[in-house]
Amino acid sequence: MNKRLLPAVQQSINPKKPKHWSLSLLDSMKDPDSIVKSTEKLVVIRDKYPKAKVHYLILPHEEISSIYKLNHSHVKLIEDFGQMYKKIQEDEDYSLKAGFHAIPSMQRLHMHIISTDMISPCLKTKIHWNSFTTEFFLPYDDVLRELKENGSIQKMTSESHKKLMSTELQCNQCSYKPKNMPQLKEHLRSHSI
DNA sequence: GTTCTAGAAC
DNA sequence: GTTCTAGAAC
Repeated sequence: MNKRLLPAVQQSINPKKPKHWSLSLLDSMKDPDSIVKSTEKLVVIRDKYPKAKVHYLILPHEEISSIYKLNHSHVKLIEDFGQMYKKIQEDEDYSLKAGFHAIPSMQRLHMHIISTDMISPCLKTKIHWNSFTTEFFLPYDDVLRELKENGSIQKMTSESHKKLMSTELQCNQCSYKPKNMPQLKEHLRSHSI
């Protein structure tokens, strides 16, 4: 069996299959199974690989690829993100935080709404952890403030990115410093009892 | 972003 | 020998 033939076969069966993984949020935005809430300007979807008990994404219908494409004209849109975040929190029992990844992997601007327990089988790597628990995670309020003050978001350097991703593991709820990911995940369970 | 897996770490 | 991490993916 020639495995090189398989992608072509899959493509012909499903022509709408995205060309690249980084575009897959665009499909999720249209998938009724993923959509939690939808308004004229925004869509809320469940993250396909949640990193906590609650993990949603808020995205605009407008074709904005990332926070680095934002300008002063988008202040109202980002304020709408905040209103939606507020509504979601009102409906949830878990305490949620909202923010953007400094260097996102997926196209289409998206804000993470994630509970602080960080208990999920999809949370596997140090990069996952540091993406939500270090300064790589840009809190909603900070992004809105920067956009209002500067009319744009300052790009994080790749040096800062590298440094933050290699930050030693540190519990987000206490001073515990686990040796590895399995130890961290075991520890997190003790906070949720 | 995930999956897979070689080889480092234990 | 097993667990765990980190880099390639054509």
